[in-house]
Amino acid sequence: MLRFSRKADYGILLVADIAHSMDESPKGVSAASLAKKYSLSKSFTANILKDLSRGGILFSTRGKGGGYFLSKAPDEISLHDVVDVLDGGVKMTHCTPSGSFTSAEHDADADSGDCCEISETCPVRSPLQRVHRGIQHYLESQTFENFYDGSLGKDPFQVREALEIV
Amino acid sequence: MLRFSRKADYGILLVADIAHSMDESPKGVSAASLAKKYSLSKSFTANILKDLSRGGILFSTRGKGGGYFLSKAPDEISLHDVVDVLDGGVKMTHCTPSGSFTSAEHDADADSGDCCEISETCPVRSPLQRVHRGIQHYLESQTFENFYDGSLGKDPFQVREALEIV
DNA sequence: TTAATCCGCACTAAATTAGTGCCATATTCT
DNA sequence: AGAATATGGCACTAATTTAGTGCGGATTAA
Ligand code: SF4
Ligand code: SF4
Repeated sequence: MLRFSRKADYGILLVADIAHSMDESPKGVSAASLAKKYSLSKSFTANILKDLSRGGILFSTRGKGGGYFLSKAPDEISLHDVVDVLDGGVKMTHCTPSGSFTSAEHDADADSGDCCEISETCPVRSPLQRVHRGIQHYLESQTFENFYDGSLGKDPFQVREALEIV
Repeated sequence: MLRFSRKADYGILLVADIAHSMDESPKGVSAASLAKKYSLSKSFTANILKDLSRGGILFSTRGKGGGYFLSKAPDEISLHDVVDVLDGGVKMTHCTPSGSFTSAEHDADADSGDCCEISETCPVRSPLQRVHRGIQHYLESQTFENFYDGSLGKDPFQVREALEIV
């Protein structure tokens, strides 16, 4: 099934929330408060935030009153960045060379790129690379500017109806 | 890591090959010949083809001289169709309702759609649904018309250079 | 009848994802 | 100084998914 991992999914949620919070007040957001707000396990939440921090998407301050902040403007952070850090990047085919810079950790398969033995003669390799780039660019185009749906939490039915989610 | 499974990846290759073969002669293509042509395991290849057949993308004839055919014109079959059958579809988030029709088999989680407890109040749900639809539509737009790179196998270097794959 | 070919299912192994926990370190407040 | 609040790093286990194999049965053409 083609999907974001939960880590990436929640990571997007957390980044979006922090972006939204910083919009209202320039205070850091703690892992504990986010976990509580979204009913997530504290350790899982903390892990995701730590990864995002190591990946350069967030930065943090410790101690009382500390927490996480965006390290760039919301429109400078894309879904691709988050997926890259939390999910090991986008590599639609198995012969896709390690793109962009794909933060360490997941780079165990950095063996020159092609893991598929038939890549030299594969007749769909280049069409699929085009598809790979299409998806990658699409995710890069989706930034955290206006990614937080502030209208939710007010009147779920009305909102969902307006968005045609039914 | 966001990627096609090997099954989907090879499935795309196989469908593309069959589309290309039917273009040249209207004969069926056997699992054995495809496995040999691409140095794949016969049983794995056969399994993928069987799934594609059950999923309505291919149809088959048995017995000597039999094999697989496309069941629609190449431009009527999209990558999304293949991914749907072989990979259980595209559901970028965990709260994505079962889209299109997502062929049985993988439909174990058909419990009304949302598997994420916070979906009612999630502020990124609808933006992410939009992303989901973006990717889904993109894959639907990629059909098997001209998806077979016939120029490969002739002069790998020249071809790859032309396609800017380096 | 024999050989080619798909069909359906059941099974195992490997890899990835998901999730937890502990202790160290930094910062702030009293 | 000491307590309370936070993140940082690491190591670990469990659950799920992907990957891949195998066999006996049905169908068809020569
Ligand atoms: S070479 Fe062809 S089959 Fe192998 S991974 Fe690349 S695209 Fe897929
Ligand atoms: S509700 Fe929000 S967090 Fe949960 S799966 Fe949907 S988008 Fe992701």
